[in-house]
Amino acid sequence: MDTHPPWSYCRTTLTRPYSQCALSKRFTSLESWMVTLAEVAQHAGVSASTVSYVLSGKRSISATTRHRVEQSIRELGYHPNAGARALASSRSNIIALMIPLRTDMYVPVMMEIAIAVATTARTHGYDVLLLTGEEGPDAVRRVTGSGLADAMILMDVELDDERLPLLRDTDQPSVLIGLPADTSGLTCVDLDFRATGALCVEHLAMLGHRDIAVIGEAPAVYERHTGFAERTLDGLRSRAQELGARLLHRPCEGGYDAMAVTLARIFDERPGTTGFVVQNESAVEPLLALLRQQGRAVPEDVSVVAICPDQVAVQASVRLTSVSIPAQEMGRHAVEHLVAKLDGRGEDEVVLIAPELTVRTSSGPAAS
Amino acid sequence: MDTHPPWSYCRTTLTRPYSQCALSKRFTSLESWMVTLAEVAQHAGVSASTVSYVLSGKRSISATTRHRVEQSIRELGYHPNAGARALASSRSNIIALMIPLRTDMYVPVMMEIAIAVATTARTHGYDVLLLTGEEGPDAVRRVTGSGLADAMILMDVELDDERLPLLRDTDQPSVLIGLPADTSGLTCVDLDFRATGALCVEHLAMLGHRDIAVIGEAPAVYERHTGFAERTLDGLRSRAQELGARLLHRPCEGGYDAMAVTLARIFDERPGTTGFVVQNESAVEPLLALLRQQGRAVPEDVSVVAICPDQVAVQASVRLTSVSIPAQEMGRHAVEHLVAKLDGRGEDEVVLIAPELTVRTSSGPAAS
DNA sequence: ATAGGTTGTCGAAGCGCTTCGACAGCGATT
DNA sequence: AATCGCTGTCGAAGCGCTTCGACAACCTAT
Repeated sequence: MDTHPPWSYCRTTLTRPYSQCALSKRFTSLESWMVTLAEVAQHAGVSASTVSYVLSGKRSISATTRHRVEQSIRELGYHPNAGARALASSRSNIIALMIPLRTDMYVPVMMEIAIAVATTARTHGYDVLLLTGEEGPDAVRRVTGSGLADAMILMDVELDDERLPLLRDTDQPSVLIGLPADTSGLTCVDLDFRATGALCVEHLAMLGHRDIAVIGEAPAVYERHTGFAERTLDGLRSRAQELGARLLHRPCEGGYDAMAVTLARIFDERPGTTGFVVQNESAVEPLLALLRQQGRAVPEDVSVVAICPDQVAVQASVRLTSVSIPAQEMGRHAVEHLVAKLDGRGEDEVVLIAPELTVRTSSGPAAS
Repeated sequence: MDTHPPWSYCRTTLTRPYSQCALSKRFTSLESWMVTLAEVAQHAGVSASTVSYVLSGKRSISATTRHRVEQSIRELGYHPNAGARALASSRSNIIALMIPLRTDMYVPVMMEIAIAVATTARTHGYDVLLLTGEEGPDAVRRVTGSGLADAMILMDVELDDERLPLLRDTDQPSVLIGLPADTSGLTCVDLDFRATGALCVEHLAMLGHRDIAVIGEAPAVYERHTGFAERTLDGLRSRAQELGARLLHRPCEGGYDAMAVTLARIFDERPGTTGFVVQNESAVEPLLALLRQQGRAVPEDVSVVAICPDQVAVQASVRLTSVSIPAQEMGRHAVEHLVAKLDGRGEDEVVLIAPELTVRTSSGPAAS
């Protein structure tokens, strides 16, 4: 052990009454050495505020000074301390992302959104805090109350979500991915599921299909009043009516066994069914397998349209005609809206992304 | 507009030279009112430090005082300011989680790990910061340098990962999910993929299968030197040799078309193949469909063992015999190790979770 | 009664940063 | 030559919290 008095370790001549012990602590403790603004300032021979202004660009700084400071920052490997910055500026530069706990649906989509949110946030200088739905409304309180995050993004919003009043109350910007019943005072981003439903029916109807079955999400999803499922159904039904097609909607858990039961019931009730719309990813492959097994060829005998990420549509055993879920776009849009709001731009708005149907090889003209 | 002088808005009698304008600002700005420690202290009639000690429990406080303070906290809806706390204590109470950018493998597993990490972290009072691999090693520097997080968890670690030297250098605790080539000075958690491979072969060999085909991950995964793929293969091969089984390993992109090609080649080369080990989730269902299509019954003619999450194994068109990937356990373990380290307990260690094989209906005795 | 040890509370300093007002220095304007 | 406005820089205060040392008040052994 070293017996030098602690102050002999001082690297700087700054007067820091407390920090002499702090300094010596740094060499023995587990904390790695942190370079501070003041040290950069000293190294560059300027004041701390100057360094701060170089960093933030909030005041003009001469080119020479700026370069000197930047040089020092690089040499010392300086990184501003996040806590101090947050305290002084009351901005954490963090966006909270609240994802649902359950993994019963849309896992790849959620992941894609999360990744899009994280990468987009970084390009704007923000980090992302991951919250699970578990805490419920308390998480909203905690985050807004503690200044942990500057803004939040909520996924898997239910029609009458209990977190909404809190969001309306706070002045912290937020974006919902999904569409609640009452959107007043809120910003939402979602696929236009109503138009999606309409588009699917339209595609099948135009191909001459009159009896169309809809394989929906698991019953739990409808019970939970997740808006998108109901809106899709709404779009499907109204367009079907307009076009004179008969629609049969059946929720389905997904998986092979559940799909088998559901499919049997469908053909039982409507033997002439030739068109399928599938909204549940985990029912897609089982459906195709079962149809094949029953000797119904896709797309010769029956047509299938899926609502799913492109990756699923392409990797399936039949390349699926599908409306894709624009996960990346939603994530990116949500972040960009928040950043705009944090910069004082941007208004509350509801953005419904127009669906796009890609025709692949799972749909074709109805046999006549 | 109100014309009262700003100080008439003062809710408290604290002497806060600056805060009079701060106070008036609060009523006009977008920031929602934030309750501070000092206000709680005043409301409870104690000093700020007392409130702090009530919160942290680091000094004994009389029951009466504690209750009074807790009451005030509740009444005022106080939440400690995260930035201030981080600054003063040099602890952010945040754990960084670095997830891979690519979505070419294991998406559900990653999601499950992320959720397990987030919920476990919360039970220990930590929040989770989501980083994507995009930034690469810089993210490590940024996070450790800025004190944004107290610790980090890295997923998708490659055998010779460029982030590792940085982790060894820093004194910030970290856990890898995955196993690099050199684990010295690091803590890692992973499924014992070597044992997993061995277990799969063993199961098939015991059932009498002599010709076993392995449907591996996409070629890119092997090229990237992700440890788990190679370790699995290693386990498969050595156990196969011990038990005198013939092994044929073929990487596979996943999806129906790629699987069809791969399968054709396998039967071409080893027509007598009766056992399959599948490591690529997105190849599972295509494989089953193709086998069915070729008139090979599972498990009567061929047996299939998968390495995948239980959910996939159960939802497949045949209930799959499988070794499950303990995503939750890994996530939970990683967090708990970090928390232990942050509390001054805990050592570097490599934890390999023992694989468990669940027999379902996709495997049975080889036809003789 | 006194010394010694607890226990519970307070005051003050400081964490590293941002930001405001002050002002020196300078060229441009009268 | 005196004045005005810039531009670039600095000093100081404060963000809300933690933590350390100080110290009353009490309790126990002498």
